[in-house]
Amino acid sequence: MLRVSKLTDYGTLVLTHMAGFPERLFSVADLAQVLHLNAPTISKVLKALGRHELVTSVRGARGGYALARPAAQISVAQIIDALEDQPFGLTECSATAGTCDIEGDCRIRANWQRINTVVRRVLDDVSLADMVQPMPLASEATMVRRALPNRKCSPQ
Amino acid sequence: MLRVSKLTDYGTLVLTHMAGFPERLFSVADLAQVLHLNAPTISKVLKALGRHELVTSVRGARGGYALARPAAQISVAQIIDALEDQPFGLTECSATAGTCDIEGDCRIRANWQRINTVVRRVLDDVSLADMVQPMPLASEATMVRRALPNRKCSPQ
DNA sequence: TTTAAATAGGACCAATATAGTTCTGTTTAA
DNA sequence: TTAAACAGAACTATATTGGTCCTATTTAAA
Repeated sequence: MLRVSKLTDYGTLVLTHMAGFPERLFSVADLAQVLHLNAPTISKVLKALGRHELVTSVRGARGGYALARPAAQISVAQIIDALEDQPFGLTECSATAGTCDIEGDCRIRANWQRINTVVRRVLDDVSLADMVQPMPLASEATMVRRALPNRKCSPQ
Repeated sequence: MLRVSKLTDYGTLVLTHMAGFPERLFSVADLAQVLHLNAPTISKVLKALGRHELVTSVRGARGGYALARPAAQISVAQIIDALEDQPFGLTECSATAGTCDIEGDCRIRANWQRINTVVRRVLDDVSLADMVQPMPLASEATMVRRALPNRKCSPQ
């Protein structure tokens, strides 16, 4: 359905909130209360983000989670990688090899892979810092300019 | 999981095959045999494509399907629109309004919508004609150039 | 006129994937 | 020593999707 999973959605929500207070350590209970989500779900998300080193954790009483690095260095693509369990790709065959018997002479597979690359690149270009505040129009314009060439832009 | 549904995948397969013989009328049975897919599934796909006017159909004996317009005028985004039943969007809240109670003061929703716009634009830019043959490197380069600015490209 | 080939639409079932929960274990501050 | 907190893994329920089937309609050909 061309959707990111709900866990990924929650992940961006949690991380953008944490990005607002980079120093603080957040417990699962804290975040659950503030974000109106169930603690077990948030816990699941943070564990996965921890495994992918997007957050650091402190165990034991008074423990919690914090961003592993500045928000500008965490991309939406990385969040997706951490929270989606299947590898990135718009079609199964373009994400993983050997899933289709006609793969040998399939001409569209390579094209899906190229589409993947471009979409991926878009997602790589959006950082958590971009997600925190309303994206300034300038940066949106940049994204659009990146995706759609301005005709005035020299073809080279 | 950020995947297009299998029906969409089949749809691109079917349409790219049909694009190779723009004049011919294809029956479901024909396509099923050539593409090694089950007829009922192909039928389902073609019916949906017909409803969205990507293919035309001729009923009755000797009937079948044909592309409704040249392959260059059919985009991957249109195929997705025809075959995915949920509206386009990477998150539920960014595709449809009113699905989340904190929508009012949610700051990331608007950003997801902007991401949607860019991804959508990428998919709009790929036509069935592009999918038919191996995308020439030139056009791939264009896609990448569109998504990622060449630094030599004047910022204006 | 009849028959068979073909699409149209919709309902239905089965399989899969996801969301969410729960349990057990480990760590650590108080 | 206790309680707060994370780690990991298993489990269940639900939702979505994939796939099939049935009935109706259309039309060429016999």
